[in-house]
Amino acid sequence: MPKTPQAIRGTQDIFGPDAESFAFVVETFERVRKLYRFRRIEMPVFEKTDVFARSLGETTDVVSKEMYSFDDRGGESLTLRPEFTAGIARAFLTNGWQQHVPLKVGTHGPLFRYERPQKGRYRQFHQLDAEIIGAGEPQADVELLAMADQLLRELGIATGPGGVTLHLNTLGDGTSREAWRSALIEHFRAVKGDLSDDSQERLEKNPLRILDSKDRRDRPFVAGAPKIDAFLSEDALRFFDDVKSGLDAADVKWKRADSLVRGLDYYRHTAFEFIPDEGSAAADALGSQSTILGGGRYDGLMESLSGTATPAVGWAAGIERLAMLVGEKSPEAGVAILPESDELEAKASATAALLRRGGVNCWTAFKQNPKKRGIKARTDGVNAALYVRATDDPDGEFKLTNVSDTAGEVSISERVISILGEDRFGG
RNA sequence: GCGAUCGUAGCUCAGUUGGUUAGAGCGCCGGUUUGUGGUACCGGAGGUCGGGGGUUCGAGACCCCUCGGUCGCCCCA
Repeated sequence: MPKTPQAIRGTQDIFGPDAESFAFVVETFERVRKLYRFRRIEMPVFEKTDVFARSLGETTDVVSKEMYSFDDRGGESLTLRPEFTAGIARAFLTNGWQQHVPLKVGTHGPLFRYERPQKGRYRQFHQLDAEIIGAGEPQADVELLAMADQLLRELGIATGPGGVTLHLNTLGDGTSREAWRSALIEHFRAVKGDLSDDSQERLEKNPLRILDSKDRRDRPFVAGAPKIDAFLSEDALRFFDDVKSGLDAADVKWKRADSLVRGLDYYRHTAFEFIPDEGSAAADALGSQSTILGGGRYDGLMESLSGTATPAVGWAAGIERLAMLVGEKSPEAGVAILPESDELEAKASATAALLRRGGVNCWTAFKQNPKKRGIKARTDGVNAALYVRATDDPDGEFKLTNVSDTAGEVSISERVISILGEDRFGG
């Protein structure tokens, strides 16, 4: 007999507490998204390869080695989306969403990157995504970050010192960024031989990346590297100041991280990541994949897709990584419906249906005696049991038991009794 | 792509310096208990020890290859 096929490497079958945490993250995001009036969009999971190749930059790791690309039956190269932003930009252009500018949108779903899986990193992973398109004002950055900060708080993830901190940087406008980049190349080329192997390679491909190298050998040279601040134009400087003061006014805690860069080519001005503080519980839970939410301003992206220049800013957050931080979610308070004999099965079903229409969370089983059902119901985390008896039972038709005295459970018991009628309950 | 580490029942794991018929808990199935504030009792099914090759009188254990998991590097959410 042939073997059961295996799941694809780096994919996950999420179930149990992990699935509950995942759902909690998504539900919380949806709530906060509406609070900030970001409109929901649904996006295709795949696009023409060009969409990503042109917008992310041919030399980035994502494009050069991590894309899931394939030819369709017509011979066209398609790619499973490795991120949301490029596809959203494409949709913005092809659908003429300029008419809705400034457009605030949010979405979530699976992304695909061909990478070696490890803790907090998968080949199919899931992100939350929020974008503000067509707003070049620093206030847009501030609102977007305030939303991110509130999301984390509502997930129960502490922001600020000892928890998860917003690391903030500016990459300047296009000219500032290029001048800085050249200066960095010059600086590191002079000491190339002393850099780590990885950084020697980065020097050609992505010199900005040397700045956040973890290798000891690079540290002295990183410390002495030119800072972006020295290359910022007056406009870029003012923009960054406005973002910073806006965050302070909104009471969003942040930390300057002048070596924070982004992996993709399209970023300008603001760049940010929420990262757990070293030694925090969150840092332990995440392993070495520590960024839980990251993004920035991408004023150059639309042009790379042959659209008119349109300023935009956005972020994405890893749902799996957030789920690792929210802890176990206990199931909602519920009541087990237990028929006291086989003949009462239909009555028990009817009772459960009645209660559920009244909004009561009911646990049911499909076989086994009441004793075993009761045991199973408790291991499944219900708080109460409703025993269903014959209509003419001298002890009453229903008996409710095992309700503890927390407010939620008491209210369940009250609802059950009021729906079924107090006079039908016996001892 | 590179490195480390681990693969024994559906799940979590034990299995001595290589030595008869590979074990436990949970889960599952059947039964007992006539029932309920803390998960009872009895019984049962279930394993090509990831796969292939090798060493040996003998391999779950040692060696090689391979597939997969986990963690790290690179990179990223």
